[in-house]
Amino acid sequence: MSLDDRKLDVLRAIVQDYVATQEPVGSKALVERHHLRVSPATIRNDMAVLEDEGYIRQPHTSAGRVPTDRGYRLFVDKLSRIKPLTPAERRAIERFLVGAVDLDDVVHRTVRLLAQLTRQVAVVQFPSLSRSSVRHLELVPVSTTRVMLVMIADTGRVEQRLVELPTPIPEPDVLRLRTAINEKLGGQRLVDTPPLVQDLVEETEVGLRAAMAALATVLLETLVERTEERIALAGTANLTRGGILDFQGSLRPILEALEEEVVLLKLIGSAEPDPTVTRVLIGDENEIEHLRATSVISTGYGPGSTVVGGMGVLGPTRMDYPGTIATVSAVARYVGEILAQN
Amino acid sequence: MSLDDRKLDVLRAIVQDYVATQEPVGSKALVERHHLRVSPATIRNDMAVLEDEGYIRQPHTSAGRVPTDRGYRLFVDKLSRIKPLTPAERRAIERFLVGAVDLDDVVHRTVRLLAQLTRQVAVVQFPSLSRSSVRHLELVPVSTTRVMLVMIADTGRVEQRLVELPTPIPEPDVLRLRTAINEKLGGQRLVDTPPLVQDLVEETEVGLRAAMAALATVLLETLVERTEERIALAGTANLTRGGILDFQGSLRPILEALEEEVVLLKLIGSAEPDPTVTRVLIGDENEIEHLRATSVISTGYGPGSTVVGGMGVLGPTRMDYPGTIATVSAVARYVGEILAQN
DNA sequence: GACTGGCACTCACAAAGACCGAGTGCCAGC
DNA sequence: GCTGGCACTCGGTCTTTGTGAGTGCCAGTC
Repeated sequence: MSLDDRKLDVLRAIVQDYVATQEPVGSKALVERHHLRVSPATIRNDMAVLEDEGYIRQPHTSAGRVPTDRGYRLFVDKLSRIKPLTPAERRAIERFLVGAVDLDDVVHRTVRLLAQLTRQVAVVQFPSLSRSSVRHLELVPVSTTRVMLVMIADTGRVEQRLVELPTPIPEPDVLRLRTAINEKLGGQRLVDTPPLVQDLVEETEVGLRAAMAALATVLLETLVERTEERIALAGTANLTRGGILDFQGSLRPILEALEEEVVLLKLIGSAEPDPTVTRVLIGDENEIEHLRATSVISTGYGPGSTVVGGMGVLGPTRMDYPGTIATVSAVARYVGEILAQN
Repeated sequence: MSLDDRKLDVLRAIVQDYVATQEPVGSKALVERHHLRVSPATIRNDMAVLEDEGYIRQPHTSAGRVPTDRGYRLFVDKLSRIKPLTPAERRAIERFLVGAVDLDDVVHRTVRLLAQLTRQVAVVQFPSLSRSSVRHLELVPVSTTRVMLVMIADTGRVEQRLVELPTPIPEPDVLRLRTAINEKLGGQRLVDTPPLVQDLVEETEVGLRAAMAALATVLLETLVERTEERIALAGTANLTRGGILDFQGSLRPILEALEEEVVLLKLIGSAEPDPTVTRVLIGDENEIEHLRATSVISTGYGPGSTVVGGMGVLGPTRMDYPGTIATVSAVARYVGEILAQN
């Protein structure tokens, strides 16, 4: 049985009312608040159908209806239009993000901004090393057998590692190594570097090859293995809004999950190459068991059309999807512009 | 009226029982569980006195007694002995902290360890720049008018900033600037650098002085103003243990306070020069209004007898003070040893 | 004077019952 | 296909009652 237009209207109205009031919504209240031009009895029939189809359910007999995860999904996919941001929100975004002094600052400001605007928990992944490219590599001699390797990515992120050299190397040679490395790797995307690093060792003059090999090992670690994705989090206090009614009783598992970086990365960092797409995961669509009572809205961001990281918000399934989606998308776009300006 | 020994015993017993059971403790239960060799009626008299003196109170008539903040304070100061760690705990600490690859890793492991051992919220301040000294300063040319300034502190912490130069500077000159800066500032404690930076500009040859001035500005920001103390946090999920009974109802203000770095720094980072001292703030002794229902146990840490940062835990006033104090002290000591090994 | 046993009293909490009303499903009629 | 009417359900709220842990006080004992 397919749903006719009025039934869809009813579902939309139920979702909107429930999100707004956080209370099961009944047929009478629906006709009153939305100008559906039929009687409550008719709505009741429609509701019965929607319930059969699994879009809504009754917490108990003699209560109103509540959307199911499936209902929210239909709502998000078909029944809602992305809410344009208010001018006030736009201004808030701009005001918040201008004046960031460096990359870390941008990320911290962004995560707070997101939490504040959406009134949910916000998560922002620091620009991932693996998706950015090398701006510069620097070798800083610390002693005759130790060199500090500093890598600067085009996103502004900096990584440093200490390298033990097998034999002492005079400073001029260190400079030559540096030049060789920069010529080979400068401007390359990190994902593409491993074979180049390999070449690098082979092309090095014999006398310095051992040293270059040592550097290469660390380089590979830094560039690839140690992806070490950092994450910023804000707005956990928003979990307590609306009592503990959301989240079926306990905040515990959610707070625990939020402390696991791996979990967060899975949520917002998954491979989505297109930064203009905003993903929505509703309730049990979520793969992390303890977050089955939450919805996640996430997107990628980065300068131009590339993606260097993810960001998103997490909240109860009962959330304002159109508004939140709009906010997340807009913030991601602004941050992308800021990154592009460097 | 001064308290005789038995009254102190009674207070100690009340604190212990209440911490263990989280329920108001009555006179009868008290005589049964502790071998006080008197009758419940006697204990009741003692309790009445303790209540008059403000060490305990009754949630309501016909309920047992609960320690007040003042009662906990007396308990901590006079009535408890620091619990020695169990061998299992010692082993846990060692196992957790060996294998840390760099400074960030040490801090992250530490904060998790603390949260896990104490079952409270743990906070660790990253080694503060202002209390450490300069190991090396590096200038990396990014373009002809932009230089990346990288500072490496002796704690292993790295800070970087992008500097706009007023005029293009050829690379060899950048190297000379670098040398000059390093000679002047290398090995200096950060607190001592500001006057040196001043000298630096004056001693620079005229042609480069404008560039050096630009660098100096950023240097000062980096070294001093932007102390930007980073903080690691873990174990927020522990706030939900024991229901919401602790924290008089709402986690909200606590979660909010925990997101304010400034607040956290005030809590654990305050000026305590002696790393062997562990501070205990109980309930309303706390200066942050929203944390009046919590206790904070904190200490400084650092290599040897210097302090480069603070760490601590935060929990309900109803907490195991002797055990928690012991754990925090021990962890801080171990971390200090690890830092000293570099 | 310090401790104790006894006793009347208080009061939060739990269980049981009564009530209310929003909301439902169904059906006959338009 | 929609509507008004109606009997029914049942969670939530409010009241009542009972229970028991715990208290304060007092007279008596060591």
